[in-house]
Amino acid sequence: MRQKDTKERILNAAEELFAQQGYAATSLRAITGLAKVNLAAVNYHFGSKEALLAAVIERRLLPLNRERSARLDAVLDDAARQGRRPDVDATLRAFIEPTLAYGRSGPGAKNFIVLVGRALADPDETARSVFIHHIRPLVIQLRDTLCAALPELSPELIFLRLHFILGSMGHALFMVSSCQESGVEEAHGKCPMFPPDMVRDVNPDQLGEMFITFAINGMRGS
Amino acid sequence: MRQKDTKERILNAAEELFAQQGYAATSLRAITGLAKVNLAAVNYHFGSKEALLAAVIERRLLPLNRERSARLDAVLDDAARQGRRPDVDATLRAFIEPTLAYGRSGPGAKNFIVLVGRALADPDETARSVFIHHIRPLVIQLRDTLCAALPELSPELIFLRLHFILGSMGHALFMVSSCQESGVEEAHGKCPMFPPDMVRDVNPDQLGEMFITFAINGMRGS
DNA sequence: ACACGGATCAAACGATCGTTTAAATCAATC
DNA sequence: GATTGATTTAAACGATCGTTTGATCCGTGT
Repeated sequence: MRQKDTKERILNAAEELFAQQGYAATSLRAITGLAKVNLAAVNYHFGSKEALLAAVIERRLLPLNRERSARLDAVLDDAARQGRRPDVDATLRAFIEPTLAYGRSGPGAKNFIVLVGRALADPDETARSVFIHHIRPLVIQLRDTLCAALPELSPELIFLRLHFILGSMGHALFMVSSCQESGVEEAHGKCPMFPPDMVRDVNPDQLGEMFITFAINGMRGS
Repeated sequence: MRQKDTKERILNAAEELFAQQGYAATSLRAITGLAKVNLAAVNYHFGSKEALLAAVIERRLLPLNRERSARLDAVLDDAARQGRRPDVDATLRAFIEPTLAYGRSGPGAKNFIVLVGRALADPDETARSVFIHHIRPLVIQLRDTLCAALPELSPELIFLRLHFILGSMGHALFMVSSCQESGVEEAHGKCPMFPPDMVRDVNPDQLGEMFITFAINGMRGS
């Protein structure tokens, strides 16, 4: 093989452009141009544009989901070993914290997290279904753990509130990555509902903590 | 004029398809085919595809925003007349309730609400900026009212929590319209994270109330 | 009856899309 | 060093995109 990293170069470029422009609006020519590979390399290595999207998602989502699933298992085990119910705080943190941390594990991972944040609302049927197919078992596991943590709430209410959290999490992930990594004026262009003087002052750690607090309060209810 | 409702037929068809497939993935030929008008009618009456999107958004968003703004004004006025601070519940309801109610004012309005729900996360720069341009003043007004209602919280925290709420609201609006109006199996196809037996049991009014409760709890914080 | 002008129409424009083809190129094998 | 198989390359495919054109239709005012 002439360049053994062709597949990875394509994956990285596709990840970045899919996150920035969405699946439908990103052309293979833009991807191969950024990756500095031949146009036909995408279909040679991945088969199709849709399969490339699946590869982009799977490369990072499978390890991330393994970590989140393991942390959810640990929450259940700790609770069982101590003869109590799992608590909401630990359960939601097991799901949210690895996601936020993953975005800081590298510049490519940051792009991926934006992609994840938008996936649930992506207008493109293909992009959404590929993502949901991989995230569904984890959401079921998260729902079951939350039901064990909050037996006084109906499973239907818990599931709805979980969806509200997922929606705000997608938006939060989008905000973090699109408003942090660029300069103030550029961030204000991407996210113009922020007052310009605020974009600079938020750091990802604070935002993550604030979101977890928000999610816990929304899930516990009143 | 041969058919004086050509513009409205185009607007309705565009509204439906933009909501279902997103802006980038919807072709003018699909729109004019659904509207049963000539392809060139779009550019003749609106000028461009982007101007058509703006017209679709403005047709319904301007009246909706006027109503939401008036209700926010009323919340502030009532509080001032009674010499107290506005309360969080009334403030958030002034923003959320007209939005949910608007989706039930007609079949076209329902499509529009899906469009609004996705607009904040739409990967297409054009669609997002057109929407944000119209919603921005209202979000500022909503933030200011919330700051008056919660002086013990910092404006930055309030604004972040407001964004979390907007994110979950977009997702909630998407769920309501895409999971309700169709049959169980079709809804499960569009929103496959729902257990099939749950899709049928949620009605829009309950979901609206549950979302408002979620938003209030998330905003008040602990 | 006639001309004017807004509205609709079929047809084509150039551009770009995802995909395919076939030749060229390289690394590894015998 | 020739051969084989995997990889890269330039070029083209048919399809679809948003937009434009110029002819045609038809209600309206004189």
